[in-house]
Amino acid sequence: MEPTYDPKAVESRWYAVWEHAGAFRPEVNPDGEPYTIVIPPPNVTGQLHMGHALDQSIQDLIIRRKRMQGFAALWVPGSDHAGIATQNVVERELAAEGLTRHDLGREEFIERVWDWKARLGNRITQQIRRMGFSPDWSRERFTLDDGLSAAVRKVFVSLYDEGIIYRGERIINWCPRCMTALSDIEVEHEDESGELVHITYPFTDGDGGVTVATTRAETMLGDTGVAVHPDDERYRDAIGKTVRLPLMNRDIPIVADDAVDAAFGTGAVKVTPAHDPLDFEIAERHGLPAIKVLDETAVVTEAGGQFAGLDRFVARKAVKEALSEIGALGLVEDHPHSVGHCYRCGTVVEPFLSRQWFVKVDPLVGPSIDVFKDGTMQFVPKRWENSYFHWMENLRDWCISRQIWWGHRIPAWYCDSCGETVVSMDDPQLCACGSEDLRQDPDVLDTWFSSALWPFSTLGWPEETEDLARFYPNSVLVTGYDIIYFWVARMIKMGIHFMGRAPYPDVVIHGLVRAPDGRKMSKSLGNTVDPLEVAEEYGADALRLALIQAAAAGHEVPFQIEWVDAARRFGNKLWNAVRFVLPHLKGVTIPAAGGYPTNPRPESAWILHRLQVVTARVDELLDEYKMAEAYNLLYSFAWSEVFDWYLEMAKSPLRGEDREETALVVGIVVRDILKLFHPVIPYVTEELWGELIGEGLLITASWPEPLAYPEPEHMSEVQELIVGIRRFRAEHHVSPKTPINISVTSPAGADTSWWGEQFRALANVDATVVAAAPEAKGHSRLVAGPLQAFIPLAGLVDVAAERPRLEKAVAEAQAVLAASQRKLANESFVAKAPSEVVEKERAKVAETEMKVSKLQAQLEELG
RNA sequence: GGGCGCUUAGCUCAGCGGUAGAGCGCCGCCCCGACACGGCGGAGGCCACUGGUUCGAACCCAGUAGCGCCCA
Repeated sequence: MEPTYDPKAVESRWYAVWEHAGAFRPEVNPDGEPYTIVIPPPNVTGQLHMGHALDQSIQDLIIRRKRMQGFAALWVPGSDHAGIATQNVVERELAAEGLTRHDLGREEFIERVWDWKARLGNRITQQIRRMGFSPDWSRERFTLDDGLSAAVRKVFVSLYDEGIIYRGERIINWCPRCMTALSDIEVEHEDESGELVHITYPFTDGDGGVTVATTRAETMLGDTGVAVHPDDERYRDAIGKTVRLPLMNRDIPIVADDAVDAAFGTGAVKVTPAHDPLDFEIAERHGLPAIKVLDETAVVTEAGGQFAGLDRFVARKAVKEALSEIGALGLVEDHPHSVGHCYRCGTVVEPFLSRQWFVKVDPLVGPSIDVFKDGTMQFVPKRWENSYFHWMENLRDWCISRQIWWGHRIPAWYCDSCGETVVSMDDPQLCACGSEDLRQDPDVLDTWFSSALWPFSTLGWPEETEDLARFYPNSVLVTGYDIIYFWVARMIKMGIHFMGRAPYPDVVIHGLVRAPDGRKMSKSLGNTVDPLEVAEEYGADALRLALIQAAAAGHEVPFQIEWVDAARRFGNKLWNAVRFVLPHLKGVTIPAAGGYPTNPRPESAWILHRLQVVTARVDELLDEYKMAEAYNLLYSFAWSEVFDWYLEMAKSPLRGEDREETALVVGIVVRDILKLFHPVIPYVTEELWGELIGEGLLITASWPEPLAYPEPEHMSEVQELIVGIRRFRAEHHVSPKTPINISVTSPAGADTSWWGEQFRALANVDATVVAAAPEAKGHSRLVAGPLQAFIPLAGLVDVAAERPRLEKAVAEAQAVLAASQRKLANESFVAKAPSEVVEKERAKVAETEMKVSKLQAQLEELG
C-alpha cells in the first residue's frame, strides 16, 4: 500500500464490481424484509448539482446501511421528462438552425427530443454512478416509459370518470414566452417597484365619476365593470349606475361585491374578467362579459382598439399617455408589489382566461392531512407539517394541461360532429354518435402529474407486479423542502387515492446546499460549485462525507470546500490505519463479522466497550435520520479514540508475546469502522476491506453488532495523567525524548498490569506504581481522580518554574469547587433537583476538594 | 399582511434544561518504524438584546433588534 491514499485510482475501480455482483439489487438479500426508496427523479435535461449530491448521499447512506442490515433494500432510480425545460432546450437547439418546432411538426419534433435524450439524457445517470450511489439500475424508470405512461393514462381516465379531473374555462397563469399554462406553484413571486395608477371613469348619466386604481393600466381596455364593497358609504349611490370606459367608450356597470377590499386604493376596482382571477370571479357573480385584450404572446388584441398590436408593457405606457391626454389619469404613485414570473424562464406571467384541464383538489386533501394527524406519516423535522397543512388547506384546483408537445398527451378526444368529449384508456376510433371526426386534445400533462405517481408507477402499477406488492408503500422519501408542494404533497394525494395507502411513512426533509457566499447556488449568479469537479479533485467519498457531516436536520448547508478537504484527509487517515494494521496480522485472520474476543486486555476491552457504545448510539441516531450527528460522532470516535489512543496503545502489545490477541482486536475494530463508514464513503472502505479482509465485498457485508464489554477501571484517569505528562513536557520544554521516572499511586485492588507499558509507550516515562504518595519533596504532582503521578523535578526543570502551573491549577480547581458548593448550598437545588444530579454534585465537591488539597500540599512542598 | 427559520470561538456551523463543541484558521514543539493529507500540547465564547418560568436556561416562554425563506 502507498503511504498516501489516492482516491482517483480507487474510485474508478469499484462501481463496476458492485454492479456486476448484483449488489444494488434487493435480490442480494432474497429473504430480507423489503426496504424501499424512490429517487426524486432529476430532469433528463439536468446535470448533477450539489442539491442532488446531498439528497442522494443521504439516500445512499440509508440504503447501503439497510442492505448491510440484511433488508431487501431497493433504491429505484430514474428521471423525469421535464416537459417545459426539455422542450425549451431542444427548441433552443432548433433556433440555432433557424427552425421552430412548428417547422418540424409535432411528430418530428418529438422524435428530435427523443434523439436528444438518447444523446445526452444519460449524462446525469453517469454522474450518479460516478458519485458511487447504489440504486438498482435494472429497475431504472423514466416518466415517459410505456409503463409509466400507462399509469398516467389510467390515473387520468379514472379521475375523469370520478369527476375529479375536469375541463373548464378559468383564469390560469400563462407564460407568454413558453406559450403554455402553468400551475399556481410554477409561478414565482418577486417584489418589484411599480406604479399605482388612478383612472377616473365618468358616469354616463351626469357629472362626476368613479376613480379606480390599478398597477396594470393596459388591462383597462378589457374592463367590463367596476366593483365596490357593498358596505362602502362612499359608493352607496354609485351602485347600479354605469360609467363610460375611457378610450374604449364602453358603458359598464358598477356592481357591489364582498370581494372588494375597500381599504385598497380608492376602494373601487376595475373589473377585467379575462385577465385577473379575482375579477373573473366577480364577473361570474354579476354576469359581466369577459373581453380578451391580450393574446397568447401578451400583445394587445383587436379588442384593444387603437392599441392593438402593442406589447403589454408598451401598451401600458401608451394607455397611460392616452388617458393623460383626455384628462382621465389621476394620481400616479409608486407602488412596490409582487409580480409573478415563470419558474422556467423568468418571464412575467399573465393571468389569462383559458380553457384548461384541472384536478379538483377538495376530494384529495382531507385524507392527505389525516395521515399526518393519525401518525401514519411524519415529516422529519416535524415542523414542515405546518406549512404542508397550510398549503393543503388553501389549495386551488390544479391546472394540469400544458400547451407543449413533450409529455403525456391528454387522452381526451373531441367530436367535431356532436361536440362530445371522449376520455378513454384506448384511443377511440368512433364517437358514440357514430362520427369519425375525433380530434385528440393537442395538450400534454404537467410533468408533476406523472411524478406524483412515481412511488407506485415505478414499481409496475397499474399492473399487479411482484415488485408493487413487495415494495409499496416505500419506506422513506428524502428530498429538499423546495419541492414539498410540487411533488411530495401530490404523491401523497395520488398514493392514498390509487393505492389506498400513503406512499411512505417518513418524509425526510433536508436543506438546500448554498454557495460559499451563503446565497443560493444559481447559474445566473455564477456561484455554483460542480460536485463532479469536486469529486475529481477530492474524491466522491470526501464530498459525500462532507455533505453528510454538514447536513444537520433540515437546515441550509453552506458549501465549504474546507470540509471536503477535511473529509478527504479522513480517507487518508483510514487508509493509513489499515496500512498500520496489515503487517501485524501474520497468523491472524480477521473474520468478516463477529470474532469479538472473550477475555481481552484492558486496552482492548476499553476500545471494544467504546465501539459497542458508539455503534449503538450511531444506530439510534441513524434510525432517527440524524445523519450528521451520527457521522460526526463516528468521525471523532474513529479519529480521536481509535486512531489517536487505541492504535497507539496497541503498539506495545503488538510487539509483545501475546501480539496475536491484540492484533485481532485492532483488526476487528478497524473492520467495524470500515463497515460503519461504508454507507457514506463506499469507495475507500471497499478498497480497504479488500486489503484487510480480502474476502467478499464490503457492500454486502453485515452491519456491525459489537459485543458489550464492561469498561475497564481507570482508563480515563490514566489517559488524563498521560496528557498531563505531555503538557508538563511542553510547558517546561522537556523534550518528549528525555526519559523521566515517575511514581503513580494506585487505589487498592486496581488492575495496574498494563500501566507501566502504556506510560512508557505514550509518555516516555518509567512509571513505578506505588500505594501511597512518596515522602520526598521536589516533584510535580498530577491529579486524576484517585490517581496521582509524581514527576521528580530535580535535573529536569527549575523547581520555581513549576509554581505558576500549580497556582493556575489550584485556581481552576477552586473555581470549580466554589461553583459546586454554591449549588449545594442552595436548599431548593438539593430539594428539587433529581437525586442523581445532586449526588453527582456532591461527588464532584469531594473529588475537587481532594484535588485542591493535593495541589496545595504540593505548592507548600515547593517552598 | 400571514407563517417559518436564523443570530454560539477569527470563519462556517453543531448542540437545544444539569460544568460550552466540531472543521478550518491561529500559537508552540515534533519528520516518534500507519499517516507532515500527520503527531503532541495550547490560546480563543457575558451562546444577539430585554424580561419571565425553573433549584438550575445557549437550550423553555414573551418581547426587541437584525438577517433569511415561504405563502398571500
